[in-house]
Amino acid sequence: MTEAQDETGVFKALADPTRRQILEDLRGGELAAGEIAGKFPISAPSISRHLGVLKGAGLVTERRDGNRILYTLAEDRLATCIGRFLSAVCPEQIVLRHTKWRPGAQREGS
Amino acid sequence: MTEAQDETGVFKALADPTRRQILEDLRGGELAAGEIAGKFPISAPSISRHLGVLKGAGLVTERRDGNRILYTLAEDRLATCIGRFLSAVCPEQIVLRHTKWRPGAQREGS
DNA sequence: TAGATATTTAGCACATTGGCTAAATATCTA
DNA sequence: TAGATATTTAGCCAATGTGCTAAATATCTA
Repeated sequence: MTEAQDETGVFKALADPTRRQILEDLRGGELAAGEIAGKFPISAPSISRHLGVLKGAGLVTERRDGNRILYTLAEDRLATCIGRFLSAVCPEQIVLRHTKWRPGAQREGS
Repeated sequence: MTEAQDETGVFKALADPTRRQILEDLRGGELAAGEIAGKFPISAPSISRHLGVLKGAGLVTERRDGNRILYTLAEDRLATCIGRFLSAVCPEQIVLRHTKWRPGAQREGS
């Protein structure tokens, strides 16, 4: 998949207000699908599909915990993708990233 | 219109790769509709509609110059909107804005 | 004014999106 | 194993998005 299509997946995911709100809700840490669904007036299957779109765009990751499936925000992915676009269009605007240091973390290649 | 809907208009506009490319093309300064259309393999009416979407989202402005209609990128609008969302979701990522000083420019209120 | 050029508007076709309900799948618990 | 709980998958439907061509509008030029 080309980088442009990749970016399109992210921006399409961000085009829906429910999905943007899910990302904001995940800011506080991982949440189960049901916990997320409980915050919205739409059905659980619809939320499940929104989560699938976010996962497909790489904006969240999931892990199973017994009964439940927990979703986590992929901050790096979001900031990298938006930052790349913003610097391509508005070089005057710079996304400054306060990345946390993690032991053993490698710097990304190009 | 609420702020959320306002933001939705911007992200919906950014969801299409042709529209994102138009914004990048406008980075160098204003362009006529026909000049923009000449860069893409799709018809002039289709480009015209894309320009209408971008204008509706506030991401470009237009002015008539004789025969032609010239479009200009609204950098502030783009950076402000994306920056607001990014800081709502990833507070660790900050959009730094090198705004140009303009005589008589007022700082925005809240 | 007539015609050429630039652009938008109107209307059609087709694919995608986003909601729903019902059913399937996975896991836990008695 | 049977049933309860959590979640996803499948399939339907109405609305939206995006391409096209034809026609309308605006401006320039002869």
